[in-house]
Amino acid sequence: MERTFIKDLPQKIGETVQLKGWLQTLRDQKSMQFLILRDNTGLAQVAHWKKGNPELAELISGIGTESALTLTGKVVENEIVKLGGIEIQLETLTVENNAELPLPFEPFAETLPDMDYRQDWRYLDLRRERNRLIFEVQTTLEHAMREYFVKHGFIEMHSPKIMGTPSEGGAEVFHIDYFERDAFLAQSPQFFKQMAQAAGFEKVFEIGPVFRADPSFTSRHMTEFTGVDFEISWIDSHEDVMAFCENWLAYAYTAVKEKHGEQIKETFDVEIEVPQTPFPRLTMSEAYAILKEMDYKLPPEKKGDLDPGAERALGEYVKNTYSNDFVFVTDWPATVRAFYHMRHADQPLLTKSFDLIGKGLELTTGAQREHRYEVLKAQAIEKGLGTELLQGYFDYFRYGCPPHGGLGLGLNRLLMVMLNLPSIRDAVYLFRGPNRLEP
RNA sequence: GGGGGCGUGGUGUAGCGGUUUAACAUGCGGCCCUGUCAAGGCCGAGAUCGCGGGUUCAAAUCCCGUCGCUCCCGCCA
Repeated sequence: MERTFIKDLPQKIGETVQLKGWLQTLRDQKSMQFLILRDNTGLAQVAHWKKGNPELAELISGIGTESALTLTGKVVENEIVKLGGIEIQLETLTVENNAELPLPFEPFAETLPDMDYRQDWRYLDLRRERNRLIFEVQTTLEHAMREYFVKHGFIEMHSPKIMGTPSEGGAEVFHIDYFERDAFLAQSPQFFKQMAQAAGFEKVFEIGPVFRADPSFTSRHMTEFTGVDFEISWIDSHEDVMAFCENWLAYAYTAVKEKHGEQIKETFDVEIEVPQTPFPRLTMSEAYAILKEMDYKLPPEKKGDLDPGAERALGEYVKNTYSNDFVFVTDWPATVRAFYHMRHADQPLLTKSFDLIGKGLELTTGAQREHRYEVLKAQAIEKGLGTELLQGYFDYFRYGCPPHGGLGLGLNRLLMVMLNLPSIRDAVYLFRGPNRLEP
């Protein structure tokens, strides 16, 4: 018999159907048993008259909530039933996998254990519709992003995550044993996507894992997360990168709104709004002027930079002023940016770079890259980086590398912002942090 | 790496110096119940109050240390 989904039961009145799902609740009474079955499309009541099949009744009495069941029964209309006025008169039942009792926690209880404990039993936590929705949204979001890239002639790349030298020379890389030598986990595909520019690919993107050995204990950091990176050639400035970015995000938001807008509203009480393009742009100096006006005081050591509080303040400002959740902050001082960010020809202390802030959270860093061999090398030296380790990277710029730029975006952070999730642990299938390697 | 908060039955909480043989909810077990539906009723099991030390006549309750979790800052996406 073919499987019927619970949402389709109203079309099956009078028929015998097969349902597959989990036991949400068992109400075991003297003469009747009621099983509430859950599949990914809804809940249905299954009724069993004990005297009609005492053996089956005994079997049912022994199954635990959350067990995986296959059952068959006749679909009947019954006004008394509060669950849609429909019930299944049970005929056969197979316990595919019984759930031991008691459960580590009840996924559908009103009060839930804290996040850390739920991580231990993540698969139970993920049975909640709310959590499945997050990953359905992620699927749509990622698919739309990829679709937009492909429509615009991008090549999708999969760069190595194991590297012989740290990708950006930073300290926060993971070391791993690699046969007789040391290796590192990629902090970003930055150098590889730039190599693709030298290769003449012109437009590339990559969606893949990135690793950061930061001992960060916040609601928005992970040691492994999904990075969405792209890089494009023959640009005139970082403006070209921002322009692509905002249209790309608006496209992705549109796809999510169309497919999940209603359910997101119901579940998270969040109205998905496709952001207005172009996004507001603030230069760093404009941002500082606004912060001053808002009376937000940056710590003195943050000179030329923004701290998370300043990002939240700017997020609030653009929401109030432009009704936009997004804002590009541009033209950051070279002192706080990576050596490979290109600087303005007429203002050598400022980079042609930007951050994208969404609802006050840093989502993206991007820039036009420095593609001139000598300038790039000089900037690395100026930052005090060892040029020997970077020589392989510098070599990308020796034989005809076009001007280019791009960005990296945290997919999980975008999900967080999109759905107003309180923690990045909600926006990732399995969290990886300084103290979390399981499951 | 720095700072704050929290750690009580399986889970979520209450209690915050003596009236606590540690309470409540939920879950679990048993019994009862003309079809329940956030089911209901009765009974029961389950906690040396994270761990170690100290103060005190008396500590879940105060102090110190330690571990764990969590949030903020740093770092970033």
